[in-house]
Amino acid sequence: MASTTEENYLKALYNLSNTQGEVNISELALSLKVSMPTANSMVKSLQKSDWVIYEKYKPVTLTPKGQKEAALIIRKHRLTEMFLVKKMGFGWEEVHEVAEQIEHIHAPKFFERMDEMLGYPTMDPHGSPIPDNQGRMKEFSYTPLSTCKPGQTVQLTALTNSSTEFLEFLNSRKLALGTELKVLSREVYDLSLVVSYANHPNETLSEKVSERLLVRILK
Amino acid sequence: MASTTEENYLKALYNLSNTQGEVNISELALSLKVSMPTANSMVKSLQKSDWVIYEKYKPVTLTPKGQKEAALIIRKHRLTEMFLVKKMGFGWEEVHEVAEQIEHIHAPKFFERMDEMLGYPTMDPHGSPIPDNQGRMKEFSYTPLSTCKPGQTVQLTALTNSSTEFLEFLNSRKLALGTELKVLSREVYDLSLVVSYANHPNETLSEKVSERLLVRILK
DNA sequence: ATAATAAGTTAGATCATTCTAACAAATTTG
DNA sequence: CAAATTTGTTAGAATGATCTAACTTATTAT
Repeated sequence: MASTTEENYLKALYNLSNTQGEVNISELALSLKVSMPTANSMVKSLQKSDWVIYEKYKPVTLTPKGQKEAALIIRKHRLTEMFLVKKMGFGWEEVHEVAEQIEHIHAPKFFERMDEMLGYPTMDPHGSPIPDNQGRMKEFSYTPLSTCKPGQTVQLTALTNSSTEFLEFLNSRKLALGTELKVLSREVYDLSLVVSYANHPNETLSEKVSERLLVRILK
Repeated sequence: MASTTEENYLKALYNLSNTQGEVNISELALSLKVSMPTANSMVKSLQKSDWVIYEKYKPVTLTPKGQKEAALIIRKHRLTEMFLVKKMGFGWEEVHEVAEQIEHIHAPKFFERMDEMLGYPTMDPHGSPIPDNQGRMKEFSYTPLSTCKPGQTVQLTALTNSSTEFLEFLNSRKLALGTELKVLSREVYDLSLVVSYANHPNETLSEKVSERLLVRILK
């Protein structure tokens, strides 16, 4: 069984390889806030337990066993976030830290009950997919709002970043998952977008924001 | 901040000193399933952080700081057990292992929400008191059923032991907290008690069982 | 293509938590 | 009370996870 530390390495490797493709020691070290020698030695030890494939000076790859383990930890994280929001009244900006701890709890029934109580959700509160209990994750291909064209109507479905600050920014603009937006115009100078939705007939979103908002195009 | 390991030592010290009075290194080691040298060195280090008072060859005592910390961990444990039983459909015999892990989560709001959702309970599912958020625990003085006399009517209110096996035994006899029992007779030979309750007009409870059942005397 | 920079590795140390072996103190018992 | 037993301590080692310093390999840029 992986230790909590090992679980964090597996999760980081899983997330980084889904966004960056290959994972270098330096990226891993940066993401886990440890030094490169620490990441290096941990990767060697993960290799001994068949969680990763690794050769000196080469990028790190998760084995199928490592991928499944990582996905199941992410499953626990996302189920927990959903439970905190839907069943315990937390805001979507408050759940990450708690879920980060609860994801390491070893108690299958605890997470099965959460899943059941939530009606087997496929998304977490930030629109990220919840892997199934075999560690399989549906890949959705959402469009970043930043690539949408004026005139399009879209629905906010997920985020590429779920930092507290970003979520609080979205709260302040009353932007929640499910919100329907109409793209009014794009400013050529800074690529900011002007959108309208609900009681916000004219809201400007910077490029930084609009590329972190993933949408489904309605028309 | 205490590590998970340290928290477990504090909890063990708290529980042992409430049942045995003074706590020896050997009792502590036994209770935590570690060797005596391990317990010894940990106690020395707990002393450095002002969690305990300790002198060579003397019993260990929690400082007020240590007592409060321990009580707050026990609070998290018992709130969790109650939450699992009342809000997530667990049986009282299944909650200990999970709570043992969740008690180490650092997330005040998580436990505050549990407390609120449960209506600020003062007892866990086994009748043990839940310390308040300042670490104060109400001491109840319940009577062991084993000391009751034939003719008395009592209500089962708590247990001195909450092992899975004992809880499953109670389940099998449909003995739950709140059950009203009438003591019919005591067998002088083995000190077993014959009791009646609900649909059980004639149930024999061994001394081992009856001394673990804490009751409130009704008449 | 060589020099500069970035990335990765090795060596060696530290800290927390644990162990066993050996010894010492305290307690119990004949 | 002295011997036997139990309890507690010290010493020394192991493991996991981390670090810094020094060195090596790989990549980038002039």
